[in-house]
Amino acid sequence: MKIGELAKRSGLSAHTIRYYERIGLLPYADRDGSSQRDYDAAILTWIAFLRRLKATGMPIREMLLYAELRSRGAATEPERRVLLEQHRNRVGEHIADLQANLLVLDAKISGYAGAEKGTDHNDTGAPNDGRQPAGKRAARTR
Amino acid sequence: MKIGELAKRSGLSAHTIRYYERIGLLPYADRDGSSQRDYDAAILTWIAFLRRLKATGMPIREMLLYAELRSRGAATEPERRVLLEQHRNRVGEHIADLQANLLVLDAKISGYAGAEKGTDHNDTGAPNDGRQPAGKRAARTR
DNA sequence: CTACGGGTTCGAGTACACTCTCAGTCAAGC
DNA sequence: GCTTGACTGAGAGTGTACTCGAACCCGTAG
Repeated sequence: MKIGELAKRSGLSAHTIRYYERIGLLPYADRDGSSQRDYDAAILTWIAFLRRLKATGMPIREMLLYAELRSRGAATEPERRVLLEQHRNRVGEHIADLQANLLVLDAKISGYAGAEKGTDHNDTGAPNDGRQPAGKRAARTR
Repeated sequence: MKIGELAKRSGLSAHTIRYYERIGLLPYADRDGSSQRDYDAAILTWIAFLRRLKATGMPIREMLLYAELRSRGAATEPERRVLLEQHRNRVGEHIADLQANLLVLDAKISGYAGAEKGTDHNDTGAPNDGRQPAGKRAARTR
């Protein structure tokens, strides 16, 4: 399979695949006669796993570490397990955090809720926090 | 309250506070005699809210939009509610996503689980996906 | 033969959200 | 009077993860 095909099947762009290979996240791919990358379908499993790590917020640095351990064979499995466990715990905390914030957001939305036309009957966190007009807006968010 | 104090109390750095003011996320602060920012404690509520939006992954662009609506008064409440609801839904999806990925991670960790010394008895998703040595590492992750 | 639709490398550019440096001002304390 | 520490605005720099452009090569269909 060539890079375009892999791009389609993996959901990464060809650009990104080359980039991942460059930094070592993907193994250096075999090249065919005209030095074009030729992939085995097995790589899809690894990419899918990388995507999962990424989706859960693992920085590339850590993925690289994992990839390197993996390339060093079965002896590194305990280390890999530790890495994944730490990551899992961080993700768990992050989820808890999001859920807590979501609750507050929901409370605030409820504050706006009945107010189809600005009734603004508030009690606790009130949608209208902070106040004070925002004053001069300063252009450049960059 | 001066900027240093606000920084301590809000958890933002003074740099970040000035930056937020520059881009319009924080209202233009009143200056004292020597043109130093002088804050009212009320701003803390707004900052706390911003931090919540940020913690849930809202881009600054959208926070700016919200801030602008808020500065335009009660008439924009329906719009603000819509904005928050959309955001809440995105966050909900994101959480669901994370949880799904977490399950897969856990499954993979279980694969490593018994293997305190590389027993590697696998069945389904197997921790050892993909295989193939990672080949030449190419330095620059930048 | 020539256009085309891929592929190749390398380096530069982008987006986001800060974060820091610089050169200078200012009030309070010794 | 002078040091100290906090403040000022403007702009440059940082880290992360891509994303794109330029210039080129290569095999096949018309």
